[in-house]
This record gives sequence, C-alpha cells and structure tokens, in this order.
Amino acid sequence: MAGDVVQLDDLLATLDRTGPMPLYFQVSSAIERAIRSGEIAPGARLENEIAIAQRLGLSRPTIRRAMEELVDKGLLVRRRGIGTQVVQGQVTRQVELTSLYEDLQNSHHAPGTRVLVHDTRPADDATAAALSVPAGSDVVYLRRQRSTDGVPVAVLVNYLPPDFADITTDQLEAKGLYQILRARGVTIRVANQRIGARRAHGDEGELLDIDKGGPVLTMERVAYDASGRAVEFGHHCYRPDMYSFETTLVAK
Amino acid sequence: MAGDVVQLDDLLATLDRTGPMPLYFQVSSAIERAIRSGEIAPGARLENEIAIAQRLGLSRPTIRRAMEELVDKGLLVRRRGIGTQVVQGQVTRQVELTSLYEDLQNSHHAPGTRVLVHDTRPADDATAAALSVPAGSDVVYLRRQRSTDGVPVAVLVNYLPPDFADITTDQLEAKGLYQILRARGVTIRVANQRIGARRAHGDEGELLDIDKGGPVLTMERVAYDASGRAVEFGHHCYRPDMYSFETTLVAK
DNA sequence: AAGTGGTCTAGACCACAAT
DNA sequence: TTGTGGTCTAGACCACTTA
Repeated sequence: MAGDVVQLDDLLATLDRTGPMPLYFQVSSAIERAIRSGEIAPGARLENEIAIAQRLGLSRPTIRRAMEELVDKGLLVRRRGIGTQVVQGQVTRQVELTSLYEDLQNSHHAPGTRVLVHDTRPADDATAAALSVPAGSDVVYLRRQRSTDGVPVAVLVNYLPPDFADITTDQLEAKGLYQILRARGVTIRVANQRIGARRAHGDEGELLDIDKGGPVLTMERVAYDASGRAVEFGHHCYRPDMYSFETTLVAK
Repeated sequence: MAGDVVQLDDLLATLDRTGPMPLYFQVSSAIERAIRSGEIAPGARLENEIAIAQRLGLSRPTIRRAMEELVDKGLLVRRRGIGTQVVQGQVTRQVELTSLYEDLQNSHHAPGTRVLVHDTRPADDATAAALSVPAGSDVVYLRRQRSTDGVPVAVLVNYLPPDFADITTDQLEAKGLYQILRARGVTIRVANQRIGARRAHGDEGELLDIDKGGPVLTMERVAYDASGRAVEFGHHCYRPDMYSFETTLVAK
C-alpha cells in the first residue's frame, strides 16, 4: 500500500547549500507550505525518512530534524512502525512570542497606540519579584491603549527594568514595545504567561468601549531575553469580542 | 572565567543504559530537577556540550538533545559563542495536553463531575467540520459540570465521533474524558485551542455559582489522535476566579 | 585566537506495528 | 519478516562572541 504516499521531488530543485538557511529548515518550510496550501492533503502519508533523505541527497538526521519541526508545529503525526501522516483538520497558526502590536500588524490591520501613562516609579513587591530587581527600586511604568482600525482592543500595563528609562513616548506611539526592545538589541526568548478573565475595572470599560463591569480577557506575562534576564512584566486586558488566544498543543 | 560554571558530576552515577528510558531524557530530567529544586541557581552558566558529553561518557548529540528539551521547556537559554544559562525567575509548569480533570487531579484537589446531558444527535455545521464527519450525521453530545472540592469550576460541552457512543454516563462521572479515551487506546497527540472570554449565558451562571452575566473564561478545542483523526471537539467555560491558563512560550 | 553553540554526515542498533 | 520511527555514536565544519 504505497499508493497514496506523498513524494517530495519538487523540493530537490529548491535546495540551496550556499546560503545561510539551514537545510532542515528549507525542507520543513517546503513541506509546511505544501501542507498549508493543500498540495499535500490532510491525512496523507509521507515517505519514510530514509527514502526522503536519499531522494533529496541529504542525511537522515537532517530529514529527522525537519520532521521534528513540523511535529512540534502540530502539522505532522508520527508513529513508530507506521509512518508519518499529516494531521486532519485545518491548521491554525501558533501562538508566537510577539507583542499585540505585531499580532495586529500581521493580520493586516492598522494598529494604533495611545500612551496613557509613562513614568518611572518604585516597584511594588510583585513587580520587583517578577523583574528580579530590589523591592522599591525604580522601574519604568507604562499604560497604553491599543486599538485596531480605530476600535479599542486592549489596555496594556507594563513594567520595565530602569535601564529602559530612556525610551520615549513618541517611540511607544509609533511602534510595538517588542520592536523597540529589539532595536536596542534586546530579543525576547522566553516568556511565562497566564490567561484569565475578569470584570472590567475602573476606566477600562470606557477605554475599551464596553459596558462597565463587562467581561475582559486578561494576560499576565514575564518575558526574558537571550541571557535569561527578565526584561518585561505586563498585565493586560483585552476586549473579548476583538481578541482571543490561539494555541497548538503537542503531546510529548 | 570558569568559576561559576555548574558541573554535573552527580548525573554520572544515575545513568542507566539498560532500561527503556532514553539517555537524553535521563540527562534532561536530572538537570530539570536540579533547576527546579534550586540546586542550580537561576542565571547560572552550564558547562559546554562537549565537556558535559565527556564527563558523562555520552556523545555530543545526546547531550544536545537533552539541552534542546530544556530550551523548549523554557528552562535554559543558549547563545552561540556564549554558552548556556538557566533562565531567571521562577519556573512555571507548561500548559500540557491534558483534560481539566487531570489538571485538577495533579494539583491535589478532588475533581467531581456531574453529567448534565449525554446523548447522540445530528452534528451542526461547525461540529461536523471540526470532527470531519458529514454534516447532519450523528455525533455524541456531552454537557458536564466540573467541580473541585465541591466548588463548581467549569461547564464542559463536548462532541465526539459516533464510534464513542458506547461510553457510559457512569464512566464519565468517574473519570476524565481523556482518561476514558486513553483506556480505549485513543491517545490525544495534537490539539488546536482558542481561549477567550464572554458573559455567562443561560444556566451557566447558576451552574458555576456566579452572577448572571458575569465573566467566564472560554476555551474551544479540537483534539486529534495519533493518526491525525479529530476525536474531540469541545467548547467550555470556566469560573475565572477558579481557573486560568498558564503557558511558557519560547522564541524559535 | 579561543571557545561556544549550530549544522551536517554516515553509519549503527533498537522497539514497535503490520503482514 | 519487513518496514517504520526512536535512539545513539564519532566525528566534521561553520558562525558567532569575546578577549
């Protein structure tokens, strides 16, 4: 029963061994594109690793690495003794490590930012613990209203370590926080976040243009840079009819 | 500056090459335990891969595999030319691919289930699409109230393919859905989920013991088994003061 | 220049599932 | 018995960072 096994000849032509893009990434990207475009149907079986490796002139570990990438993304399912299959059902994108600003940009909307508060203040205990700074020491405090196409989407509260005190309000109105950090050489690598819900408090109802006491989606996040240092602590609330979190989970 | 580099001698004694547990997993588990217990401090640098490999008598790829495991869990951060460091800040557990029942069990509470509805009915369009069954064909419908220590936590609505029609209400009262599926040889491998918020509808306020129209946290999930087939579609709502979703995100 | 992780190769043996 | 993915080895070369 090798009839409905998908072969991957077209990939051969596009492999580039001179550029900086890893071979395993070229392979996984090509397969991912084929799956998302429907060229490879949901449920289809792929050739085995060794056959693909020979066909593409690559080693088996390189192909394995490409496959693992796609398993982690929830696009493929593998079973020992059986083979590799494409997952049924429409594929949704991952929750990625981006700021809301970039999320909105990527969905082809025009994000807007209004900076409500931007100052430096002593950290409360929770913030000091999250950012690993001494309790009561100064941190940067931000409160912003985020909108898309003129409709308010979220109220964002952030705390940053004091060495980011020179970020300007103008920068914050023009770009996403993560973009500003990246331009300063700070890239976010890891984040812990908690998603919940509650009633809108204080002026949130007004800022989000929803009923007072209406439901909001909340997210708390502590983000770490490439050296493992905490660089951002935030607690945000979102208009639930404008935003939700999508995830793909893969059992290990 | 090799002064504050953590060495990993203790691991050597515990390596077992006879059992079924992979070596890379033994290594990553031991390091994970050391990090979570505080034996290795946040921010600490680890030895380089080759040194660890030699020290433990393993090959470099095996050590790499162990490290990758920990990077994916958000415990380690690696930089080319620099080294490997433990992430700062307290480590939170992953959102895993478990049912709410198991979540509550693992947090040492006594989960309870009340089956509100359990029947077979024609699938509406959204359900049929999610489960990849013909529109209007019969599916299993479940509505359950989940509580912990007597306090209501969630109202769970699930749709299952028709071959699960023989699951009994008694089974559902006694165990989590995923445990029942696993006992039938069905293991969940991949799931797509969306988390949001809204007002409580209909009898949800009563069932969750919250104010009518109060906020609830919602989750929609489509889960797939090892062959990539959709085996569960659910939309649930949670009492926001009793439940939230924690995630660790890692940039790729 | 030295040290680090990132990629890649070419094999080997094993556990598991189907036939 | 055959075919599959899972694990493991022992190297090699490269890109990047720091000194």
